[in-house]
Amino acid sequence: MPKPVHSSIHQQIYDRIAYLGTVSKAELLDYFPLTSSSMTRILEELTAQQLVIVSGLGASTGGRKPILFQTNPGYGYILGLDISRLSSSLGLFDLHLRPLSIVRWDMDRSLTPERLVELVADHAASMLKEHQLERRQLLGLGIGAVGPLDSGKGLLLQTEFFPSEAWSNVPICALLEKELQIPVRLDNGANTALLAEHWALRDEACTNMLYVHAGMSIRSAIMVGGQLLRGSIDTEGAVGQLIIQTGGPRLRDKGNYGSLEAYVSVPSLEERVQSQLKIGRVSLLSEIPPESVTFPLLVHALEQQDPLVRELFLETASYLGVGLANLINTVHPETVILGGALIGADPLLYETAVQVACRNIYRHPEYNPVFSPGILKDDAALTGAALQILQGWEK
Amino acid sequence: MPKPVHSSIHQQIYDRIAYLGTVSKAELLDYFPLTSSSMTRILEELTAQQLVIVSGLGASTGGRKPILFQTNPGYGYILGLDISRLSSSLGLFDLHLRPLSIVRWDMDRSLTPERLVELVADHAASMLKEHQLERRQLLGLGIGAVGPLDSGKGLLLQTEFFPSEAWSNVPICALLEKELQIPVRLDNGANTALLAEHWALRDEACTNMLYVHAGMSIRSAIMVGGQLLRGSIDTEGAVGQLIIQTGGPRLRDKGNYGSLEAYVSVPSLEERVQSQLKIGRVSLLSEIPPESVTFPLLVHALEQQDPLVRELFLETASYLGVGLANLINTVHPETVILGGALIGADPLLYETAVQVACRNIYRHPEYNPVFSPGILKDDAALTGAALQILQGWEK
DNA sequence: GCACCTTAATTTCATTTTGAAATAAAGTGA
DNA sequence: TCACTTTATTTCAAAATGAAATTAAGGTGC
Repeated sequence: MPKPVHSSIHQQIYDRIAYLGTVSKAELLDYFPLTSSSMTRILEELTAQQLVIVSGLGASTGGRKPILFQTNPGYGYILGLDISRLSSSLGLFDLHLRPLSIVRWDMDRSLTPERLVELVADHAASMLKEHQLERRQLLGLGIGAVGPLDSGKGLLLQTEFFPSEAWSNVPICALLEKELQIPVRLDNGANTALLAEHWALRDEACTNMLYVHAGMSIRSAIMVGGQLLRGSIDTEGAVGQLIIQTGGPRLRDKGNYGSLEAYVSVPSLEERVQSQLKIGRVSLLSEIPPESVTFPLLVHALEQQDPLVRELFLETASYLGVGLANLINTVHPETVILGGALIGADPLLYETAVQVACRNIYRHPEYNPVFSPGILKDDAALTGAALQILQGWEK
Repeated sequence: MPKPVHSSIHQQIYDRIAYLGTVSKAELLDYFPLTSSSMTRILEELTAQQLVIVSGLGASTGGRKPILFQTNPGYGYILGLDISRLSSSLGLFDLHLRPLSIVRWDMDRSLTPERLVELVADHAASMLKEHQLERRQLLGLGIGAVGPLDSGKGLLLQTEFFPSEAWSNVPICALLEKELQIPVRLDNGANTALLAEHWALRDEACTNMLYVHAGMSIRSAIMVGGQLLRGSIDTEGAVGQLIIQTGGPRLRDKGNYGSLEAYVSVPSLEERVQSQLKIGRVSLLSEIPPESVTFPLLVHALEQQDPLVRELFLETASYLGVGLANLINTVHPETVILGGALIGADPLLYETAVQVACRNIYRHPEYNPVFSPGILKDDAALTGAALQILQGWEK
């Protein structure tokens, strides 16, 4: 029994309107134990503050037309920051979470945290200028970053992707708060992506979701009962350590034996293709020195219908399906969002992963999860980063 | 974003007092956004209703001694019912969840649901009589049952353990409500056991828990953020379908290939011992026809230090450790409760499972889960069954 | 066009709930 | 004893709430 968190009824109603998009007073009453007189008063207050605006009249269902409310998209603005390995991006969003501007840049190995903060500040400043907004209209900055990290303390822990002293235990929230003078929140990119996809889905019935992104590594996030599953540590990367083949190989002599990432990740795929080439398997890539065979070449070979590459891509997708089945059998989500370069290269890969997953799901007459590649695709993590602020800011 | 559930502040405060056991007004104020004047009023009301009683004065920490409150254990009584395969039990509890009486009986294959209801009613009546309680003092009956089931609808779905028409889609809640005229709630036994262990632990810091019971089958339950993880279906049995050996064997030609239950369950262990005996492995059991080798004999052989049996028991424990690691890497619980006949037969089994699990946990400097065999042991599911009522009943 | 039904929104007002601040109670420690 | 701490209670004005009546604005059938 954790300490309960209390947010004011105004806050809750605002959040509900934001989630529903456009909603009538009567509809809102379904969600709160209030009388219509109280709801009238609260909506008057929210409207007076300009937090909420009237957006017109809805269709009649046999009586008076309902007045429709929505949150005021221009009440304030939010920055979203997606920190990834190869590239990062910053987006400026209104309160309907529509992007006004998005800028991406490569993550150079020589980039220091201080330089990143400057970069963000510069981009933020020009975005504000572009849209003729003032700094005080910014409500906050949300970050979705590659782990490991400590979202509570706002720290990026030492990461294998920026393997330097400079990137060890970076208090990224504090740095950006100091620079921008606005609240900053941090979470891992898988969580923010899931959050955003859930938001974009706008499906009341979907409160349990699974998000899996298979690329350089496997990242995943889980939503249970409408809340992100947060164990006692940040969990984004742990999914790669799930064992799907007891006693199997490990990836680059690290991690668990027979782990998911040893079968489903870009480096693993590269390694497996290379070793097949070394033992003389025929392929379009046979001309190339095995050690030069990298992922972009593999994608190209796949497009050329190379049988060896195709076989190993499909094998990867199958193993991903096994991992998915395990996660699904643990949390039983209504919706599973699947993305990443490893299965994005060809529709068949996505289908294979889904098929294998489905084949191994615990049979239950009333259980039929929906698989989807997501709505927001590459902008999911960025949008979700901003969403953290929308949901957390004190209204 | 699920529909929020609203419970009155009185209810919440009662539940908090119940969980904390003994608590001062000042301490309670930490948990609720109330002023002390409001707390005074609410506690007065709860005390006037006899729901809460004053239990004395606490120690001074430099000032006035706090008045300590606790819930009134005699305000009402609760029945807990644990429906399992081999035996079931009924317990009568006070509101401190102390058992006044517990009765167990074997689950005969010929038992019908109707007969079970009668049995429960009879036992309940004699328990009430024994403690000179009246029927109206009963607040409800909570059930923890073997799955699959539908806790929302109060149904026991068709189960492999009672494989008859009579046990298909039994509306157990409705039947017992009609018979006993009190509210009845249903959940799977793993969930109720976890709930009870969490309650018994009384550790504020432990809001993420994993419960795994390895016996005839594997059952598990997960708590996240202080709430039971409930996917879109009841999940107790699905853990057995987790794949730990892609392409591995299945159990009795059913379920997933390489599933956890194919490696970690009584039938699987029996099968593996039998097949080793058939190929001539030496063992104390070599005298016995392989097909007659059943679990009780195995436990006996283990106690006799039989090498073959010992080896296969340990192998089973290792595989369990792999399954545990997968679950732990998914939810990162602070506490892992481990039980069941498969690892209860010898302390070494428990230790092996824990060791293998620990070896495969995602490394994180701040993560160190605690493993425990639980506090309540065999009474966990029963106690948790009653706990459902304690937490759910309208105060 | 007009009665009549439905749904939605507002108003009114007595009641309940709440928070802020002052006060009292009961202890510790020097 | 006195100063200080922690806990508990009281008081009262302000805020929030619910119930019920009322108003608004649309449908539908004749």
